[in-house]
Amino acid sequence: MASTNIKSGKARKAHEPQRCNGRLRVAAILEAGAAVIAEKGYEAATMAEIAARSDTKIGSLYRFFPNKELLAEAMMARYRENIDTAFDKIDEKVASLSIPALTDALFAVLLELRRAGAAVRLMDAHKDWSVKREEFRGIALKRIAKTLALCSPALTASTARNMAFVILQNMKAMKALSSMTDKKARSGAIKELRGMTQLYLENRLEKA
Amino acid sequence: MASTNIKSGKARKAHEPQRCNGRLRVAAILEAGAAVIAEKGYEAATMAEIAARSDTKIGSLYRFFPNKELLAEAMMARYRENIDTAFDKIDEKVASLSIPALTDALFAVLLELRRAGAAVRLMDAHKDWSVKREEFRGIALKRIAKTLALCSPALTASTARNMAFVILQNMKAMKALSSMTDKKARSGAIKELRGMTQLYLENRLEKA
Amino acid sequence: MASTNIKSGKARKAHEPQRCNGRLRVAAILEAGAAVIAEKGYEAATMAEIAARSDTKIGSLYRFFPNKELLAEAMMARYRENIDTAFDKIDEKVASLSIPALTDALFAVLLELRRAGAAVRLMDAHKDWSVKREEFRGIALKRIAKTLALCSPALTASTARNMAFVILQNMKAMKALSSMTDKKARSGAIKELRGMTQLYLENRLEKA
Amino acid sequence: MASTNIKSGKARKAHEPQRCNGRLRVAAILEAGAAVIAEKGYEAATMAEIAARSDTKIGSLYRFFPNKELLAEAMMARYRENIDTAFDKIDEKVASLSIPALTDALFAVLLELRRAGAAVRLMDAHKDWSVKREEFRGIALKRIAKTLALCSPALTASTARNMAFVILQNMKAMKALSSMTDKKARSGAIKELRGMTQLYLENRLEKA
DNA sequence: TATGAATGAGAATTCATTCAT
DNA sequence: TATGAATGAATTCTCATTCAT
Repeated sequence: MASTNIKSGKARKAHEPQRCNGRLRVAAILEAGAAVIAEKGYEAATMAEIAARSDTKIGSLYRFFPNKELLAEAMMARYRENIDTAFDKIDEKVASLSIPALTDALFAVLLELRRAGAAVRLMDAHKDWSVKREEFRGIALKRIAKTLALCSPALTASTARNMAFVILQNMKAMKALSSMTDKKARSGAIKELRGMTQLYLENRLEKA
Repeated sequence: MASTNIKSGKARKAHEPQRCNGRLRVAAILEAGAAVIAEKGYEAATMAEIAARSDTKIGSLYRFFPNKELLAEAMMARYRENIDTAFDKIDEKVASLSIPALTDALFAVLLELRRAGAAVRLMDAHKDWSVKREEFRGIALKRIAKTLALCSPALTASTARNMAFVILQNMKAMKALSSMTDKKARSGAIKELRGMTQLYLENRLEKA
Repeated sequence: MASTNIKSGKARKAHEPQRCNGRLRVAAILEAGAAVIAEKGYEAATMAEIAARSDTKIGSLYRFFPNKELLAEAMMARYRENIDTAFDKIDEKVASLSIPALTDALFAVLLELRRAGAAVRLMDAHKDWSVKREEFRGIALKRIAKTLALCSPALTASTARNMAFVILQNMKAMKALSSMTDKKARSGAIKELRGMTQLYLENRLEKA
Repeated sequence: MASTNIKSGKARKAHEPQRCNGRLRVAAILEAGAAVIAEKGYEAATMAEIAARSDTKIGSLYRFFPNKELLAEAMMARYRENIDTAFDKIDEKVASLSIPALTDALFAVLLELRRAGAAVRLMDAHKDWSVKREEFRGIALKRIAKTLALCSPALTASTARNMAFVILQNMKAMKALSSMTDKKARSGAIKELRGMTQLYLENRLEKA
């Protein structure tokens, strides 16, 4: 499987639909793509299944997303926007947020993001991937770091960034945990994860 | 799947080599397989590349591991053993271990395990996979829970198990972090992760 | 042997072509497949050769017939239909048929059936095969038995069925004989076979 | 699958064992080979399975039979001998045999021949095969024709040969029928087949 | 523009056969 | 001589992507 089949010079871009119908279609494809990738991972997800689940014909799918990678990129781009708005909201009221509330807010970012499962899978993959995907991780880290800095202005930029790594891990873990099937184990584990994160934030932010 | 080439239900098993040379070969294949899977993930890893990297001819590879899944299983089985011995060692001296030492010991399990990157990737995949792989996660969780229980006997079985989820996540995160390329970011992030874990363990174990 | 390629239980079906061209393609594939299987048998026939002979690219072949077994099934299904219509025709006029005419009519069923050679080879293979193939033999037997019963209503159901076995053997033998290369030997042998069959039918049907 | 992998000039022959042990081994291999081929056909039968079933190591198997085709040839040669002795016995007493007795005697040739199932499968295969296999059919036909001629000396050589085709078909049919699983259907069908053959022989031989 | 048939490189897997030990 | 590991061409099957209609 040629992981990166991006043909030579053709710097293709995901087609942007002019008509309203097109937007819906794109949304459906993105949704379906996210679902399939979340379930099976990028490699095992097939364009055919994504087309089928979004009730789109394969030809149309390729009209909007000239290749699989570009579809993944578009997904990431959309997540990025969502992440941005989510953090914007947090940042607005961050001053007034208690640590537990901050923790919940952070977890909510991924939790409430439809299909963030795909984002998590995509984030943890290769290095030799398209810049766009790698970018996503970077954006997420920056936004987390920024929020932390807002909480506690004394934080060094590098410390905030380092903490962001940890927080991002926890957010991803929370997402993963939240899709566990065993209900009891899930809620117990979630409580622990939340507890740990609060503990950590309290400890690191109060100093500031 | 062939989807389908589904010949008769030959429940094949990974072939155990008779001759010394065979053992070396198997080890080389496992090593290469782990490397390739750690890099690209299970789906994107090809048997051909694993063969090439282990300097094995494709036919020989299949002699030892009749299919890709069985190769993954064998890898997991080996990890499982390593995990077991690692935890056995920790458990021996767990009483005398300070929390920071315990934290380091836990992280060391995956960190010192060659190619644990593959294990982590394999662990986070589908549910409809071979039991063996799923088993691995279960084993890891049990061993962590057991160690935690040894540290603080008052811990409920279920609490220990819930904590184990969190600790396993941190162990995986540590493994992931340790393969980051940016040195500064890496060491800083690692410090934070370790810090958080210690904090968490101190808080949850001292009560006991 | 894809022991294994046993992907998720995708119960694939032979794809039915929407466009006219597709129908032609399918027909060509079936034709080529029948020819190759008739020549070499199921196992020795390769999908690549079938593709080449039907001037189809391998990918297209698999589009219509997701695997070799399904191709065989489709062939059998088509034979089955042909068999059915052929027997329907015989049954219509069976009352007015002399034994020699009946004999010829029966032989004609396989003889006039294009590529029945493949059917014969497919029929005589394993038991652990797809139901569809096994079915075919059953259908043929039933139809023969039915025709015999029509000829001589006094025949027990079980006797008719037993006779059907014998007649089917003779039909297959006739098909085999008809593809012999040595002309003289062929026509002589065919005469004997026809003679034997007539003799048999006269003997068994006149009693009734 | 290279159907005829017989490498270039090397006109290899099946190795004839010097020691007694070797003879037993060869017999075991032939037996196992016949069983496997009878079950699955020539193509699907694997040398590995034949080795395993005859409790022979693959290396040893190849010592005795340098390739698969030669193994098949050896099997056919052995059948040929058996056929010869069987017919010699029949021919001795043929003058005194009633038609029913002759019929039974003919059927007995294949029926009593261990693993004749393999012979039948081998006989019905390609034309482009090794001469040896094709030969077998010829031998069988000749012997049957000879026996028929003995029964009724007035028979033309060519008539006898033509009849032989039919008789051979019936013998093969009998062999096939005798391995049916459904007991009732089997015995009924066998009775019909025997009946037909007797009828045929009576009709064709009494004239003479 | 929408559709789905066509393409073919590439992946998994098998097995006859060889040969070093 | 006996063994079983090694070999690699051949085979089945998949799927991203293109393009004629």
